[in-house]
Amino acid sequence: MTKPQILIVEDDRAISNFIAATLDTQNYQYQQVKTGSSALMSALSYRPDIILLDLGLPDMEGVEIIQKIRQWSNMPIIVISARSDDKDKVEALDAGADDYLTKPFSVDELLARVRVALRRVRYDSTKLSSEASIYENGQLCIDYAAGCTFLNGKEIHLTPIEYKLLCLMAKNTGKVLTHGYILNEIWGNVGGNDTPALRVFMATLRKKIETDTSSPKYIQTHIGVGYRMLRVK
Amino acid sequence: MTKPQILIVEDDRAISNFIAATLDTQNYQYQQVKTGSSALMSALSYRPDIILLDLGLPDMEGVEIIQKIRQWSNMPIIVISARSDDKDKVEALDAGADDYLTKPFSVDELLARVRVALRRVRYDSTKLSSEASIYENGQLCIDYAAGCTFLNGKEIHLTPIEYKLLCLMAKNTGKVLTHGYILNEIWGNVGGNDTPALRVFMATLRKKIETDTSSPKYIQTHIGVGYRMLRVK
DNA sequence: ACAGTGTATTAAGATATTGTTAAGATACTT
DNA sequence: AAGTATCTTAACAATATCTTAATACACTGT
Repeated sequence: MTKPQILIVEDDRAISNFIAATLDTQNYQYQQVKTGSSALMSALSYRPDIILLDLGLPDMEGVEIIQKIRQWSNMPIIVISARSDDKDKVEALDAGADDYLTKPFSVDELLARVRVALRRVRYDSTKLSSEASIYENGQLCIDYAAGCTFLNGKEIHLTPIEYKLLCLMAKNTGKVLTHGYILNEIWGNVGGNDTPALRVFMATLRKKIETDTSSPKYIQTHIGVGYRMLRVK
Repeated sequence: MTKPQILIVEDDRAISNFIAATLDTQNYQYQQVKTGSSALMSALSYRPDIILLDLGLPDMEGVEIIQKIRQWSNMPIIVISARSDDKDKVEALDAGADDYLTKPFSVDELLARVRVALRRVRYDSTKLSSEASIYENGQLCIDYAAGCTFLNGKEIHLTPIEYKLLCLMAKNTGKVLTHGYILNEIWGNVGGNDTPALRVFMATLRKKIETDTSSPKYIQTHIGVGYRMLRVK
């Protein structure tokens, strides 16, 4: 999976660098800008996954920046501001911000809230049926567009049927899929009731994605019924 | 557009009512619960748009609740907690919470953050409208579509026959079902009069869903006739 | 209190379902 | 055509579930 791209909008050089250093520790990539107008430019050209936005920039009102971006994008915007007044918070959030942190903020909290936003981006991207759709669940990751699967960031090789099976389960995360349904979806079988075959594929698939096949994290079996993909922490 | 549905999870009655009153001013609809287990139940059956979750409930760790819900749903969870420690925040956010407010909180900020979450739900709701058919009775909950059963919000494992039996009783809540009828429905038996077997299954089923098997809340015995599922609480 | 009826519980053996492995068949690539 | 990867099939092992039967319990009426 590609590294998260984050846009830091902050006119105070010290704070900006501090945030940058913090993101460095997580191996995130970022771009730093100091003004509202350059923030809008970068949001457009750099296409970050997240924007960390300081209010109180010299050239533009924070709310204005948020509104401008919201005209064409839903990317997460986390406001970082010295103003702790309710009115400011409400204004920013209602303008379209996703979160609001007041300075001084805790590094850990910032990172946690960044992760929340990233989670959302990842989740959203799976729903836009167009290209670049990615499924992420726990340590497991599927790039539908590229047809690749990753576990713990490392690519794992799946055979065509294994991949189809995994995608089918992934696209129905949380739901129990019956043997019959799965067989239909994968082999297009009409009468063919080849459940044993499904079992061996499930076994080989599990061997590739589960750390402990005897108590699977991802794909759970429902005896007498079928299988279910669970959402994993 | 339908009114937003919000689940308030808070054991302090005063605060719970305060939040409820706040939501009233916005014409939001809500449900109030006081425990972790009822929160899980309501999340399942009430299907709120948002959950407002107090940590520090009497019966369950807040993080545990978040994780359980996240196994099958991405609904926004806003944590409202008295703990302002970084560690608590990070833990909750990483477990899957979307936002974290510390008490005492400002009403305006709460509402603003609720609006943020609602915005997201509205945006998401393009695909997610898969209405599940769900049975709820007291602490018991059946998701027919998924084929899963929950007690106190926690999933419990039922064998195929146990599940069939429970569904049969549930779908006829309030009615007495004779042994013969049940045997027919489950085994399709015509002459087979294997009431002892039914008793065994009823015993194992009760052991799984009743807190006190010697005085069952859910499934009542009618001597000489059969069984009846009662509506609870 | 006693027998008698109906029910609950328990445990062990039988059966069914699922997981695993491996060898042969098929399809693909070079 | 050889070699690799993938699929299919079948046999077996490991579980989970069901059945059965024996025992314990609760209630009823005499």
